[in-house]
Amino acid sequence: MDSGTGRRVTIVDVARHAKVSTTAVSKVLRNAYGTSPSMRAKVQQAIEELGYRPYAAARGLRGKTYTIGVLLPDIRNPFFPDILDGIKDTLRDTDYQVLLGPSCDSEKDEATITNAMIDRGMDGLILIAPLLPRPLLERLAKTVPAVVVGRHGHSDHYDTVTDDDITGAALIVNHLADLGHRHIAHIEHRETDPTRLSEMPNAVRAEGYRQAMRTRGLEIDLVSTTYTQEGGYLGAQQLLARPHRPTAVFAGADIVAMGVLTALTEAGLSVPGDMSVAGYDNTTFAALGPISLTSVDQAGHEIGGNAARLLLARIADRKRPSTQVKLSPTLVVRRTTGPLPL
Amino acid sequence: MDSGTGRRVTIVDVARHAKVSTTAVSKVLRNAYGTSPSMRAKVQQAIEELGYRPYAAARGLRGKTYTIGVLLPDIRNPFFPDILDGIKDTLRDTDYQVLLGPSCDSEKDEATITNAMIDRGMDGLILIAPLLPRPLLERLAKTVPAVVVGRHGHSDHYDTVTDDDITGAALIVNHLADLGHRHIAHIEHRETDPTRLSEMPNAVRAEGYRQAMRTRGLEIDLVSTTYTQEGGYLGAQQLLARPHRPTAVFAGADIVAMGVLTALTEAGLSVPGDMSVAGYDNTTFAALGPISLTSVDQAGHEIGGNAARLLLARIADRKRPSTQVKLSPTLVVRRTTGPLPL
DNA sequence: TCGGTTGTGGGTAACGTTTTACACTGAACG
DNA sequence: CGTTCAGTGTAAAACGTTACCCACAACCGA
Repeated sequence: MDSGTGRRVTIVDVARHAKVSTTAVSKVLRNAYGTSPSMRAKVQQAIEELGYRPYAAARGLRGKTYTIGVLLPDIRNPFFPDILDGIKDTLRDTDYQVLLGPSCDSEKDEATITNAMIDRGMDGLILIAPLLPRPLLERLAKTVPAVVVGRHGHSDHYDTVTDDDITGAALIVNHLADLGHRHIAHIEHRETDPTRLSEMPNAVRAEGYRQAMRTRGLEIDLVSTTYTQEGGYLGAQQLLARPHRPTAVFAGADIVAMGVLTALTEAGLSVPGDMSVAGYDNTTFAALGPISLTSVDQAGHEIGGNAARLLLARIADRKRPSTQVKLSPTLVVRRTTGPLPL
Repeated sequence: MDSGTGRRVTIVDVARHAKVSTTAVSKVLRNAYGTSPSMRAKVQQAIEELGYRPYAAARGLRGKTYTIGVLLPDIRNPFFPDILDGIKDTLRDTDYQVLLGPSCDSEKDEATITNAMIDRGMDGLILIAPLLPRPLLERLAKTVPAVVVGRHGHSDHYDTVTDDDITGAALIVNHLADLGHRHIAHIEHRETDPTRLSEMPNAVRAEGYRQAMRTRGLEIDLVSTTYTQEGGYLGAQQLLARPHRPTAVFAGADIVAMGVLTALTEAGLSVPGDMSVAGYDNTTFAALGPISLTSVDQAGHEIGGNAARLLLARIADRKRPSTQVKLSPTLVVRRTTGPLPL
């Protein structure tokens, strides 16, 4: 508790104050082998009295900074805070601190920020639905322990945590089909990159939609835009312009569903009277009274918790075989979906 | 571009490769005085060829890490990303990198995270609507350059960026009064701490509400809950239970307004037919079609930009007199407010 | 008594960067 | 022909921490 400005109190100050060596202090800090209870007590007290906190930057120079970096693709997407909470809760009782990168909207941004994190000596990285091409992810993971969240596909160098998007899409399709809908459209996020096409959640959801529709013997109606509100708005307009309109729309993300709802409101259509709408992610605002959006819940908290746990394990042992965790989504029915209009 | 694992390439490697001293490399990196064009060229090329990036942790030990920490009180509040964008845009062309603390919901969390940031050698901190008591903020600002956003009140040690919450509240009150409303209730975030009572935006908004109501000769009707969706829900229930119901509700934040809308929907009341509702912050979802919430826009992007600018100035000169920037809010009228019902 | 072990503690060399101080050149100046 | 001076470069000492290695004492079993 230094009051005011002045130099930082260092391990040397503590050592002098406790009348031991800096080595001793360091050992106590890391509760390493070779410290007697009496010495520990002395050092603890000195630390207390001086209000000493180790300087992470200096520690970094020797290997560990006790910092974990989290990369969010889009801080505006209300699904990510759930993941973050899971990460935080798991890390709460460890010495690790979490720091977030500012949201990055491009591959280039992402590379810049991950590099910045590595340069700052972070002990491990959690990448949430990263855009980086596969080979770069692999290379990254060779440099620093990493866990990739939300992106399907196996790697030997990083662990992954995903939610079963195939099943999730099926949940929605079956729910709508059970309500009697035959013409169910899907608005997806356009994907061109070939590896991303098989790995990104959006692409997998679209594939799940296709499979479920085929299983049900229904005709596929796919619109490609983006996972944004605007994407939903434009997608809905496209659908409304069709000679043969769908009776239900499955938006690939809640934020997309919001755009759809906006477009329907403008067109004077009622939901679910004229058209059913479903989203994906069960974000906080899906539950809001005036919206009350049917959606798929991904258990973000658990996703984050698993990611943190895997990362800690990998930091402890970089050679351990890579693990894939796959969680199951659940359907949350609310008021935007209803029986087929007559 | 090292392919694969292997040691980091350091300034020593660059020096050896360019056949100069490490000092020379360092000078080029920081474009310091005392480098000939020919040497610069040699060094640049070596850096290029080896794919060298300075190790921020090591730099930290010598003073600067080129890292700026941002503390968000609540990552779920959709207003903060706007501020963040402003910060990012201002810092884009500098050598600084932004890192965010995970959202913190208590004073203790906040202290932990700011300490963690200081321990990691951050060059400056931007604190967004921090909860920390004034003396701790002052002490913090003596340790590290800091800018406080959203919190009113002057300090000699840190700069501040605020939006004029008094005026903002008046915008709403006047808008509603102009529509004919006489009984306008306000849902505020309960505040007990005395310094926070004068400094926190929520408290100032409540004060602005009081002033504007008095000016208009209207009676004050204040409900104290929290700035959360639940707070809005509970506040609305309280208001609905009154014998003499208000005809308009001014919620202190958009998220609160969402709770209000939920409660009204449940009670079978129409908006704005039966009751007008207004929020504050003009968050992204206020604009969403099905919600279309009247709100006050705070120009978050500009707020962030100013904060970053001030911080850079303070990092450059820690002794400079502290600056207070105050921005003006604007009213955004949407569909949740309307004329007094008959 | 001896060698070996175990429990404690410290000395010191890194880690990668910046910064201070200084050495060496020529050239310009009187 | 000394003296100053700007320009160009380097050596070496920090910065705060950890990890390796060694020293010392006490105890053990043979």
